[in-house]
Amino acid sequence: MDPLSSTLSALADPTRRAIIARLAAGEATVNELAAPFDMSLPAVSKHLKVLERAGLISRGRNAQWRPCRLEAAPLKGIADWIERYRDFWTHGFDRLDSYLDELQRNEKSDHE
Amino acid sequence: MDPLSSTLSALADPTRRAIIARLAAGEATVNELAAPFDMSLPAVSKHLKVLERAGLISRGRNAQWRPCRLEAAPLKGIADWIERYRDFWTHGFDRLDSYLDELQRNEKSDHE
DNA sequence: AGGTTAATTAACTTTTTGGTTTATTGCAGC
DNA sequence: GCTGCAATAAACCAAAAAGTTAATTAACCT
Repeated sequence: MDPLSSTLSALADPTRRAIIARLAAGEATVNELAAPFDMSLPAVSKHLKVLERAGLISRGRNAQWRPCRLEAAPLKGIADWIERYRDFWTHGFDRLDSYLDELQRNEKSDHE
Repeated sequence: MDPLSSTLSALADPTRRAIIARLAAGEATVNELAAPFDMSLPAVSKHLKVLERAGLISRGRNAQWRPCRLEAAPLKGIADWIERYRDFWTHGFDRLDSYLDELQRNEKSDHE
């Protein structure tokens, strides 16, 4: 799966977004991350694996704990992607202008 | 499903993102949207339904055609959501600062 | 060594997703 | 009123997602 798709699908789950929000406040262990949820520990462990495979978190090892840390790059990837569409909600999407902008934009970037 | 989750999961598919990119250039019919893909028409029709249910597109009726139009609100929803994490990739994520910022932020907004 | 805690793995279930093919609806134009 | 084209609906299938419980690994502690 392409990076943007895996980032977006990782973030499409509210549990995982809550984990991300928690990690924005600093590192945390698996049990700490699992505490707020009415869900088994293996379920949270799986969510973490999804986030890790998407590159959104990384994990260290400290004795028997695996502290999780938020990683910036994939979030930036999404921010960059969505930036292309900012015109739509700022200038009340004049379609002809957008079309011309888009043509220009496509000359030097991908179409993802 | 909450709005942010359905928006993100709708966008987690490269075919659907390509459709969005195409619609940024202006309205298009289902057949026009389907043309670039090596995929049956019903498959594209389903993708459009996913986008529509997420509010990312709306559809008019013009004789036998259903022109699709890009809608701004859900995209803005994502941009707003991700904005909270901008500190992570701009100022090289000093974790203590982020933590304090986050605490402030949580006092007046949700946790999604 | 034995027990406890942190976390993952395994095996399994259910639901959702993304695609197919075939059939159906709705409109246009001769 | 047929024929043809745009689009959706129906029925089906395979694979992936999200959860469960039970078992396992790994590290610490006394």
